[in-house]
Amino acid sequence: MSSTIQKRAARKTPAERAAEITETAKEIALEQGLSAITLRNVAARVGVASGLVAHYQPNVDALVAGIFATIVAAETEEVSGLLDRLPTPLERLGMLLETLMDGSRLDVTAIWVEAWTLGRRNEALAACVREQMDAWQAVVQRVVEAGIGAGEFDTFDAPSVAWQILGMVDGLNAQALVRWDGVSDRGTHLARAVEGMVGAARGSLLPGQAG
Amino acid sequence: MSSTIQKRAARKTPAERAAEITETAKEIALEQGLSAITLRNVAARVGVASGLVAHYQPNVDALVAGIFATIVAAETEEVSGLLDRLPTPLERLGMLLETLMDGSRLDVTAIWVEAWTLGRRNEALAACVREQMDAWQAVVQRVVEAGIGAGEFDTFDAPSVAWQILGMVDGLNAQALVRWDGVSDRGTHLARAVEGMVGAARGSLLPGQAG
DNA sequence: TCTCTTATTGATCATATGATCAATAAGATG
DNA sequence: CATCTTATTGATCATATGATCAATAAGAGA
Repeated sequence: MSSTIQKRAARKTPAERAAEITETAKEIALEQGLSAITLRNVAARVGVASGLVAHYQPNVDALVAGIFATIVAAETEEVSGLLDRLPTPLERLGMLLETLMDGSRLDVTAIWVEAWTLGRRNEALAACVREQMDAWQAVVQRVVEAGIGAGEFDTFDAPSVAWQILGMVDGLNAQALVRWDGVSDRGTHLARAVEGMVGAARGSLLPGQAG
Repeated sequence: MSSTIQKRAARKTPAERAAEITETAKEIALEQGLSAITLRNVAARVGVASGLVAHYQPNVDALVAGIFATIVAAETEEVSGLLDRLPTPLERLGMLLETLMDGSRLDVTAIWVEAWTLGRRNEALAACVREQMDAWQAVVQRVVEAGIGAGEFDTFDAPSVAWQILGMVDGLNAQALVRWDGVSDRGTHLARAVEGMVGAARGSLLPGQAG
C-alpha cells in the first residue's frame, strides 16, 4: 500500500529540476492565476520541499515574472507564426483578430490582466509586461505597415494604430473573462472598428454583414 | 507636545463612523488599489482599532466589493450626467470617448482591472463588477440607440456595439496604465474605430485628421 | 453626579506567505 | 565498497492577513 508514497524526492539534475519547477509554476498560473504561484504551492505540486523551489529561484517575484514572460511569449510567437503563412496584409490582420477573439486563449488573457495589477508591486514583472507588450505591438505594426505599403490600408500612423488594435483586443478579451453573454458577433464588430481605424473598406477584413 | 496624541478615538455615531471607514477605504483603494484594503490598514488611517473596522462590516470581501461599487458607480453617474446636456447622439458619443480617454480617470481604471482579477476569489466583488458593467453598458447603449433613431448611426445591434465600445475603452485605458508613451492621438484613432463600428461618417465623431 | 448603554479597544487565534540554512542522504566517482 | 559532492529536506523566523470577543470607558440621559 505504500507503493506510491515517496518519502524523499528522487535526486535530479539541477537543470531538470529547474525545468520541472518552471513547468509546474506555469500550469498553476494558467489554472489559478499568477498569485497562486507560491513556494509551498509549487513545491507541493512538484512533490518537493518548499525550500527547494526557493533554492532554484532568486525570489518568488522573479519566478512570477519569468512565468509570465514564458506564457505570453509563447502565445505571441504562435500567433505570429500563423500570420506569416498568409499572403496579404488584409488577410493577416483578419486572421489576427479572428484568432485573438476566438476565446481559446482566455487563460492567457487572465494572466495579462493580473500582471497589469501585480506589476504595481513587482518591478521585475512590470518590466516583463512592458517587454511583452512591445513584442506584441511589433507584430501588429508589421502587419499594418505592410498593409499601408500594399495600398490596402489608409493610415499614416502604424505604430499608434498597432497599439490601439492591441488595446482594443485586450479590453474585449478581458471583458469576456467576466461577461460572455450579451455580446454577439464580437469578431465582426471588432473587424468593422479596425477597418474604420485602419482605413480599410467596410467588410474587407471579415466576411459577414456590414451593419 | 502631546497635543495631537489621542489615546482613544472619540466616540462617534455608528453612521458617522461607518461613513468615515468607508471614505477612508475608498481613498486607500484609489491610491494603492483594492487589495490594500485591509482591516489594519484602514484602521490605522482612520485612527482606530482594527476590530472596529471589522465591527462595521460583515467581512473584508464585502467591504472591498462595496468600495468598488461606490467608486465605479460615481464615475458612471458623473459621465452619464455630462452626456445628458448634449443635443445629438453624435456629440454625446464623441464626448463619451473624449472623456473616458482623457487620462483623468486612470485611478478608476486601475480599480476596474484589479476587480476583474480579484473577482475570481471574491464572489461578492464579482457580482458588483457584473452589475457595474451592466450599468455602463446601459448608458452607452442608450446613446447608440438614439443615434440609430436619429439616422446618425448605421448599425442594427446596439447592445453588442455598446459592449464593444466599453471593452475597447477599458482595454485602451488599461494599456495606458502600463504604457503611456508610443501612442499618440489615442482619442482620434479610437474615434475612427468607433465610427467604423457604428457606421458613422469618417471624421464625424471627432474633429481632426481622418487618416 | 450617577447610571447605563454601547462604541471602542487590543489581545488572541488560525492561516498564509517568503526567506534562510544547518542537517541529511542520494548517487556518482574513485 | 568507501568517499565525497551536492540535491534535498523541513524546521524556523519574521510578517501579514481576517476574524473574534471579553474588557473598557466615553458620554448621553436620569
